[in-house]
Amino acid sequence: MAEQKFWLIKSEPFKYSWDDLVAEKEGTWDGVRNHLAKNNLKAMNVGDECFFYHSREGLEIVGICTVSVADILDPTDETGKWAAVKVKPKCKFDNPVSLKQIKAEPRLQDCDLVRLSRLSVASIKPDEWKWICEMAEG
DNA sequence: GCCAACGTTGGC
DNA sequence: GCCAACGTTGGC
Repeated sequence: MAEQKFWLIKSEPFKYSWDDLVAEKEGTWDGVRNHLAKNNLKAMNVGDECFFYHSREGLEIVGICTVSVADILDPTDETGKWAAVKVKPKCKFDNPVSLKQIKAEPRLQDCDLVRLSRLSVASIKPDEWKWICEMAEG
């Protein structure tokens, strides 16, 4: 088993929300059309944990999901060039962590979510993961 | 709805 | 291979 890594995946809630994922039990996280995001996707392993972030609406991390299937082909992509993963919901945050809170936290100024706001799959350092989890617990 | 940031495309 | 134009994303 490879070392566990941490990620943040973004989804627009009106397109595919946390509740949709919970309802389905397992969701395919596809539609990535960005090379850096694709590289991150391909670096995911089964068992890695991901923050689930609502973009455009909500603007907060709403919960944690676990990678259940790694490195599959994006079913929405005809060219076969793009990657996807499957994820399962793990837990929902009691207190969702908003982008505002993250930007207000000096230790998180350096994270991919702040620096590369348009990246839909960002990697999270273990420290950053821990801090955000602490914020979610209130 | 606006605008900034970024990626992609296409002309040269 | 460079760079301007354009499209898309996402925060505000």
